[in-house]
Amino acid sequence: MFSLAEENYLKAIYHLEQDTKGGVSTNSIADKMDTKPSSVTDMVQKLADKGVLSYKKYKGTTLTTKGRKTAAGVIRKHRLWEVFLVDKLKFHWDEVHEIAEQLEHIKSEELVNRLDKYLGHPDFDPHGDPIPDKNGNVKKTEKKLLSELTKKQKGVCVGVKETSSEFLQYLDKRNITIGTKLTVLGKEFFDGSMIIQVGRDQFFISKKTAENLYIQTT
Amino acid sequence: MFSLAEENYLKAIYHLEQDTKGGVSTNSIADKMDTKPSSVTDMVQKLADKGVLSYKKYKGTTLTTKGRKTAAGVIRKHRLWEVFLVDKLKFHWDEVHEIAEQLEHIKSEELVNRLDKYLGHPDFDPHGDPIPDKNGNVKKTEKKLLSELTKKQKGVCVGVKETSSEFLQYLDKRNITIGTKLTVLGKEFFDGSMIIQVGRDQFFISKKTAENLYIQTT
DNA sequence: CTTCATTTTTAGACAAGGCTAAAAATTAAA
DNA sequence: TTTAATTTTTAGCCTTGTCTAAAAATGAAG
Ligand SMILES: [Mn+2]
Ligand SMILES: [Mn+2]
Ligand SMILES: [Mn+2]
Ligand SMILES: [Mn+2]
Repeated sequence: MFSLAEENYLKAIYHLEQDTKGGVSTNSIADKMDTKPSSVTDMVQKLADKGVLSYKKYKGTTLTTKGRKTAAGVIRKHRLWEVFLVDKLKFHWDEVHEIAEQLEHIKSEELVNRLDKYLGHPDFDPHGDPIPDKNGNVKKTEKKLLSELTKKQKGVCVGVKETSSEFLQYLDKRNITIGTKLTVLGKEFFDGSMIIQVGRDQFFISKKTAENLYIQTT
Repeated sequence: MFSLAEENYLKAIYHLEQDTKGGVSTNSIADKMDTKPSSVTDMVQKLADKGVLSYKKYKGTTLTTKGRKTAAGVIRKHRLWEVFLVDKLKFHWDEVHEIAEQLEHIKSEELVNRLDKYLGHPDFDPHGDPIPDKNGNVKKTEKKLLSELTKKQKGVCVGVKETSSEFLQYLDKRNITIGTKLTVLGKEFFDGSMIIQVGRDQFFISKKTAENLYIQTT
């Protein structure tokens, strides 16, 4: 039905739509996919013909219901495979993304269903991201960026925005992972840095770090 | 290193080399890959440039050590994934080949190693085919086609040559699977058909079937 | 040793996806 | 509102892997 390249475009546009009001711009897609705007224009026109997105020259693009569902299907597979890699094969959470980028394109409805069952129908992947259901629906949870919290607020880490190895390994060093409880002890107005408490430890967190940790306040 | 198409060519040539004396012909590759001879010539020339096979115009091709090792690596992945699908995801042995055709191209050394370990370092896939080790070595076992056996010989089914769904489902109906013990009760000279005993049942087996079952005589 | 069928290779074309350079629209600035 | 900067599209080219049609080599038969 859809080629590997097409699936990657749909996935990128799906993610971009999340934090964009209105259509997704050609350049933003090119940025995210690490490709050239001219290539994006070509592909977007092809995908419009296929009915998975709507496109008007010079205005952005928007996924159709069909497009959104297709993208969600790919993301579902990506996240299920990540769970498999971490839970079953004992990969570390910073090692699985690249492999899942490949596995997400394996075509077999039956495989996905069995994998889902085998993993115990997980709701979240190893980075705290929700796994879409068979119909492409994602139940979104209440979560804020750590940077949005104020002094004395408590919460539990439920996800990461950045998923680079460097960032995840940095979190490991600080013993922060999905499920970690923490408290904001102080916040520096000047540079957005914070002092947080994790278990018995307290330490300094840069603004950048705080902007990449999702917290559910408690 | 190698594209999906290249890997598939290497795999096909590897298999063809098994039952061919001398080089593998262009047409035989085209047949196996369901493609045109002209396409094969193109690809084979490219692969020769890459040093994975030797090729002289109008003579067949032969894999180099490097080519054989690469092919074995792909086959190793194919068979490990088949074991995963059957042992862990409870697929039936006639359902896994197509999916493994996709999974065999996933590129990650680490993934293969962990999968191998997770599966308990299996020696054979669900169809009785040996799984090459990390270095591409296959330890070959003594096995004959059922059609080579003569009256009164006993043996155990250790593999299938054909792996089509139809054939495997036919075997299921007869309660024949890897590990099944059987005895040749009679063999018809005229058409190569046989009467065999499996457990308490005895039944008729066509020549075609007998030529697609591997037996280890006991 | 010719001749003819078969096998294999070459030549030329095409679709998918990508890129560069240049043109056209849009948006921001003056 | 005219100009300038930015964004987006178009035009043309490239690579991979495929195909068809035609040419060339090989091998079998007479
Ligand atoms: Mn990921
Ligand atoms: Mn993830
Ligand atoms: Mn198989
Ligand atoms: Mn197999």
